[in-house]
Amino acid sequence: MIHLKKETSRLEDYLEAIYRLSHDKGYASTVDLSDMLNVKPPTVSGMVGNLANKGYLVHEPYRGMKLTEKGEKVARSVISRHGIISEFLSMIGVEETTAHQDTEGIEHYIQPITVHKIARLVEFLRKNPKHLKAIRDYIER
Amino acid sequence: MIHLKKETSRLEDYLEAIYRLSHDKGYASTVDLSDMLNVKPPTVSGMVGNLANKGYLVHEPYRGMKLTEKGEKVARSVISRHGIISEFLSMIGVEETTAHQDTEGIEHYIQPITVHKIARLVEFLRKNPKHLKAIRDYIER
DNA sequence: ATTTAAATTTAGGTCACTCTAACATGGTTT
DNA sequence: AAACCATGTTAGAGTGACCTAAATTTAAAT
Repeated sequence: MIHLKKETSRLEDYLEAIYRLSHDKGYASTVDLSDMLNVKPPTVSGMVGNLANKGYLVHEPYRGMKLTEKGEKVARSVISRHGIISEFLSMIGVEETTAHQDTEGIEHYIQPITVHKIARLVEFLRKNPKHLKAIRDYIER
Repeated sequence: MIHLKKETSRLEDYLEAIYRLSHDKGYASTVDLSDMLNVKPPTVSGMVGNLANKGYLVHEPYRGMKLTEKGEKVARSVISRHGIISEFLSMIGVEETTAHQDTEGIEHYIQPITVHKIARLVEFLRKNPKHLKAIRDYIER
């Protein structure tokens, strides 16, 4: 039985961070990642090596790293999930920083089909502000 | 700085399973837990010892185990979260087994305040079937 | 061109959770 | 009562993700 290697949630976190940093400031340094993910630099070195082995990025030690197509694809998927969940939580009135933490926590554990349903829900509520208002009023009452 | 020991998500899983088994069939055996949590019996032994050390249950080797007040409290909280998330996913049309898996995945990573908002949302939709129907129609369209 | 400082990697260790193999216990059967 | 078998535990090892301390490499400053 074929078994596709699934990236762990932690590796997804690294890919997401690398993607964001690369797009925001052109590159991702070890220290940047260390700060963003709240781990020490040696941990980043290790994980980056790991991701490189698995083909998610190329890494020239002391020089820099770059996501491969494969890595970018995973990162984009994680970021998309992130945005959807985050917007949903915001809609139901979860405060910014809480929403942020919870999104980080759960974004790796929801299957695509579920994300899709939540995306549709969010879409519906965006298009139907009256429904959204009714919901929000009830929640906050 | 005081730092309250937080149980890991895995320990929460064990507490939840023990609680359910105890209530469903009067007791929780090592093998029951092993089956329910998809781990081998020795792993259960270890974790149960761990939970006992931390005061979540009392364990008489070869005889049985029983949650303490502390353990019951955590278990009830996890189970409550579980029910809320599960009902929410079901409402937005996530199919049974998917919902089940996703719930297990995320239930440990959502803060109480967020759970509360979702609970209110679920409550609202239960009380307002027309809203629920509008949402479901849109999602499934 | 050296020295210094910052960034990065290597080396070695810890912790939580898992496994297999081997052993212990206690209820059931003859 | 002895042997048997299911259940449970101990021993020992492995993995992923983390850490600190000690190199190493690169870039900057004198």
